[in-house]
Amino acid sequence: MDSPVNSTVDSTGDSTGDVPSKRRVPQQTRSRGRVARVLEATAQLVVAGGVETVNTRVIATAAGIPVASLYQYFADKDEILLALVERDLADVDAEVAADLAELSLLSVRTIVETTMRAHVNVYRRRPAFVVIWLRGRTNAAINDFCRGHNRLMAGRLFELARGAGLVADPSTTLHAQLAVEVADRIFQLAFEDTLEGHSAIIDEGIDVVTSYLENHATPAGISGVARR
Amino acid sequence: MDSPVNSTVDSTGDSTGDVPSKRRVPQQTRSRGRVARVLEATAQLVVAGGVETVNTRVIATAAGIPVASLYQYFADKDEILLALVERDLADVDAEVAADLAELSLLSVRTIVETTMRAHVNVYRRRPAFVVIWLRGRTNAAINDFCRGHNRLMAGRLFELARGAGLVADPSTTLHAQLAVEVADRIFQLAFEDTLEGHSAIIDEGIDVVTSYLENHATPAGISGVARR
Amino acid sequence: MDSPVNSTVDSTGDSTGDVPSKRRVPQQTRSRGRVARVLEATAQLVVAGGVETVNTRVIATAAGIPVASLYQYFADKDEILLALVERDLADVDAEVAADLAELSLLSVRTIVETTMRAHVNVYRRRPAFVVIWLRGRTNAAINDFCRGHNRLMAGRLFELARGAGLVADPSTTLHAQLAVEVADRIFQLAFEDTLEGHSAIIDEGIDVVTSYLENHATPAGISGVARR
Amino acid sequence: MDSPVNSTVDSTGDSTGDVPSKRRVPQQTRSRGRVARVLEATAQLVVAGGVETVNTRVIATAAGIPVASLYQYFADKDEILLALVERDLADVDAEVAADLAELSLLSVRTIVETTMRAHVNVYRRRPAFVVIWLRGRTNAAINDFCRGHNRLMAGRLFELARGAGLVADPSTTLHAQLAVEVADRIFQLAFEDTLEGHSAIIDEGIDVVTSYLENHATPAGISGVARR
DNA sequence: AATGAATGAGGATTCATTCAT
DNA sequence: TATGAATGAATCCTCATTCAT
Repeated sequence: MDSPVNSTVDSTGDSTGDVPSKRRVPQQTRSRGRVARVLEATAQLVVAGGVETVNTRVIATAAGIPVASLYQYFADKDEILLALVERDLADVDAEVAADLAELSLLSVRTIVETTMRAHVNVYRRRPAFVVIWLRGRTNAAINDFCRGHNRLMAGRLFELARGAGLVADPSTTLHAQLAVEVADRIFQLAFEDTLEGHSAIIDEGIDVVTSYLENHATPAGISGVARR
Repeated sequence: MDSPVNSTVDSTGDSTGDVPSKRRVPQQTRSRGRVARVLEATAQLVVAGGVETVNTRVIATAAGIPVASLYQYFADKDEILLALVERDLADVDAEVAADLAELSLLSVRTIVETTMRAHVNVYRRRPAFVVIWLRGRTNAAINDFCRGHNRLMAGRLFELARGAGLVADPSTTLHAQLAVEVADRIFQLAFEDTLEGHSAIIDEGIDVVTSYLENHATPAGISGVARR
Repeated sequence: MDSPVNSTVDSTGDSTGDVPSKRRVPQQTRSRGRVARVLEATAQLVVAGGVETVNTRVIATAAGIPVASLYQYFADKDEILLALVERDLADVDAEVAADLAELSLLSVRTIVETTMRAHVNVYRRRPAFVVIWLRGRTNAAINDFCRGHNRLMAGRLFELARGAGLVADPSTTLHAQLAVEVADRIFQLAFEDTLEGHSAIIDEGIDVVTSYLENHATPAGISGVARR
Repeated sequence: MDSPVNSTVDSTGDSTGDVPSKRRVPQQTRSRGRVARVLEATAQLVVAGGVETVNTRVIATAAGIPVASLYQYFADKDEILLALVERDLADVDAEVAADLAELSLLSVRTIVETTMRAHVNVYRRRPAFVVIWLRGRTNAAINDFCRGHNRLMAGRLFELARGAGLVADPSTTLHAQLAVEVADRIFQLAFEDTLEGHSAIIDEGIDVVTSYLENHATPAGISGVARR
């Protein structure tokens, strides 16, 4: 994973899927399995009934642990969903990084397409994230986290493109920012009524983002440059 | 208001802001003022504290009526926010229609810019809508309604553009659909932390949408045609 | 109707089915139809959904009149059900009186059987009464009224039997009282899960009551005496 | 308690009065005292004001616990009254079983009298049950439970009598069923306006039931057989 | 570390009834 | 007489979170 796009949002987060977050997180050496079980149970519940149906009792029951024990691994209820989102976004990061690393021709279009398709791949693998972020309207923490992730993603991609000489001079990260947010909305539409994502919308969405960013690209950004 | 873009989403909605909606809402003939007062009070509360802070008690208190009376005008709590959204979207419709009606040069860009700026104008006038729709995470009914409104808006604008010969042949409403949703997300970003809306984001957003739609435009769509 | 058993419980009640009750009952000359309509609507609702599903709104809607108008004809909600019960018990009285009047052989058994079958006949015609009295557990007023009716019924039948020389000397109305209440419970059982009433239970119930009362009968009470 | 009549309706019910019932009632191991306190408080309230006066707030206050805690021990409000009824009926079962066990002469009359007097004894000890079941008009669950109890009681007594050779051949449990229901109504009358129960009515009621059942008895059923 | 037990805080809705017109 | 409009009063239940053990 030596791709230029690989730092995760939360440096404390690793991709084992067992790490919740923030304060008051005790020894988790022993309870790895339980945290993962909680996350998995939550994911299933979310997919089955939407974010509004999950509550501590339901989660604990599904995970097979007492409600009170949830608070051993998570500071509060919101953190559970947040941990799930963090886990899945780490997956997104990994997939994006890996797929971009394989690109031989760097151009605005190839980067956009690769990145967006990488997202779609993960979303199909992680339906809970789709339900939480793309459909559900949940808590502020998740909103902040995902927005922050969008910003990081935009920054990374911008650097990648600029480093490759694809970006016309007066461009700023605001453009990348907007592009990422727009893509996010495209995904929202594409996954609105199916966990598979409508291909037509995704394809068209790639055009939306590409055509916008090409306005800010160098000629090389449009025709592409060979990697390395 | 003789613009081709002027039908409201819900034909029962007028812009007096006095008409709630749907089932089992008996009287509204006599109590005009009270319904408006409830809506106004709710709007203020929403702006002051966000959607999650409004509840029946708070609304009733702010409106100066008993909680039970709310149920004379609205079937349930969700309908109150929905009525607010309907009222404000009717306002959006009116503004968009009026502004488009004044356009002398029709082009993809002028239509996009006029429409988006009309939205911004209303949003500045109706901060509650911004909080509910662009920020808040509310109920399914509102989501459905706003989504439906987006769809209607897309359809109307598409017809306007096509009627003026701006749209290249193979284009469909899907393109308009995406454009509207993208614009919606732009607004979300622009109003994320200010009720005024960041001008830079809005300006850039107009470019995003325009540059995408111009891909599907006729030459006239880009250069523009004189009205009528 | 010159039968010995014919006085109704409430002397103000006639059998047109249009007369509600008690205080604050204004001119009903004009609104005959509406009172009857309310009663009929209530009866249907009760049969359809049980006593607990009827409320003023539902009744008024079903009757096609405003809720407030109910209070023109009935002092309160309970009075509506009570009026229904009164109407149906008047029907019971009439049927019992008529059927007893046709009896040519008076004996404990013929009186019991005739009376109980008369009840069953009316119950089948008046399912609302079955639901209200035999199944539903409603308000105190209805309870009092029906109990009072039972008492009157017991008194009347006792007099009839004693007048015909069927009753052994030390018997009192307590015995008749018990007999009537027991019969009432039999009906409750018989109509518990069908508005037709289980014939087997009714037949057996006639035996229960008869065999008890024959303990207190004269020989003539058992063998019977010719009428008049 | 080796009488043939001793199984309780609900096998989970014991007579400590500490075991509520059914779904989602998590803990009761530790909080014995509180459940009993709730039941006791409810009983007092019921006796003092009738079933319709009890609500969660009143119960909780009387029991000295928060309303929310009620939902630790009972799934909903109805379950509280149901638990009370279950407790008291378990008491009835015990008393009936014990008293029947002491009978040296088994006959229709001794069984009926013993059983009915056992009921009366418990009812005097458990006035809340009288108010709930004999007077009150409560919820469907209680109705079902008590009806079911009547059926069980009838079945048990029928077996006892038949085992002792008291029952004439073509008799079925329907007869026992009716007898029990009739007795139930007698109790209703006897306790209608006093928590002591009118002796005259009870005595007469025993005659009602006995005289009916003796119609279906063997000669031994009438004269009696020595126990064992 | 784990959890049974407890609870504060909150929130939505129903409904019979009244009264001015 | 009729009724649209208004409301006082009441009630059940959920849920995240804490804490003693």
